[in-house]
Amino acid sequence: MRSNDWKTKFREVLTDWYRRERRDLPWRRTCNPYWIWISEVMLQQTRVDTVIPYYLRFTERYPTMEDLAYAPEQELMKNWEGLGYYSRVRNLQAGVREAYETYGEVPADPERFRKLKGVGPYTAGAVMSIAFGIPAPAVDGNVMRVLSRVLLIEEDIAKPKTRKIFEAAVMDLIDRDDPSSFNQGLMELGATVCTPTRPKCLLCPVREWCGAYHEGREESLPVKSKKKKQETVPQTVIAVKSPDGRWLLEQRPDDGLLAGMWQFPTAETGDPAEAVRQITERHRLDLGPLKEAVRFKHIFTHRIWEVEAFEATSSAVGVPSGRSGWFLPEEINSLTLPNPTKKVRDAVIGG
DNA sequence: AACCCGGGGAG
DNA sequence: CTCCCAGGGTT
Repeated sequence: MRSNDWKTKFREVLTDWYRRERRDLPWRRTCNPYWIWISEVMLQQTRVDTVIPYYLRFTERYPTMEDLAYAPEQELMKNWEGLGYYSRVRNLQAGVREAYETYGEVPADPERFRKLKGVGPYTAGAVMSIAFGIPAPAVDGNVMRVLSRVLLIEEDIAKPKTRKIFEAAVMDLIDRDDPSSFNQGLMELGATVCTPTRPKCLLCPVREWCGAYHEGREESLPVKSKKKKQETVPQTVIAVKSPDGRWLLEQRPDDGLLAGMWQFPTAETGDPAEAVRQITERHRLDLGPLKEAVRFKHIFTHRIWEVEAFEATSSAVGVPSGRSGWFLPEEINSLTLPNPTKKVRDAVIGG
């Protein structure tokens, strides 16, 4: 069980385990604070295997803060395309530019770094501890799961204020000689051993000090309330082709869901006839008969799109505006497209 | 505090 | 299907 100085042993065993067993990941081969910052933003709500190719491309394309700070928005979005949460990359660029212009580098100061755009409590703690060895808490979902089990913390981890409890716990436990290995050790443990379901307790280096393991409660922690389920929204897409082989695309509003990204004409209705009315009105078209192209569901965090896509030819080609235009297939690929639009594109044009 | 914002993998 | 994931911004 827990001896009086169990915390000392806990941090020793955890950091030793991490230094020995850690996965070899691209962002663990650098001590460049800016590159580590990029990796932490990409890893927000996104899996390691997904991030790796994006991280490699991004650090090659934007090797210095200056390169990213003044990169063209459209090109930046293109390099983020498919990663999701597109405000992350806009905020990252704003934060990097601010840091570059104010400090000329990533500030090695948690309070200054935390003030930058897109840097929240987690990212601040992660970058400061990993890049500079500053003892700061980096509490993500993994850390809350691991510590809720080790310390038998029963607060609802879905509630915002619960994070502070875990930050205090981390500051009580953290290895001040190696905050980087301590924080990453907690996260690595959560990712590979102390998993949400069926944790591998027999492989766990710290099970000796784990309250949940001793009480056989590892499967019932952490406590997490359910969020309400998403609403379903019908989307009727009409991929409109002109007689000379161009396709009509429209740009989404600059705010909100999939801000600024391009799509085939879309109406929020499950009724094709209503969609035709809205889209012909919006783009001044004269549509031929609809041909069913593809039907699928697209899941967002708080919404589900039920997409039904058709293909049609228009004899009238309307007036292109700043937010819509007629594009050849190869031109479409240079626009920033959300995944649902890519699916429709592949169905009507071919991947 | 509640809500918004993507996408992919596991079971 | 459901749940989860190296979260932050806005209101």
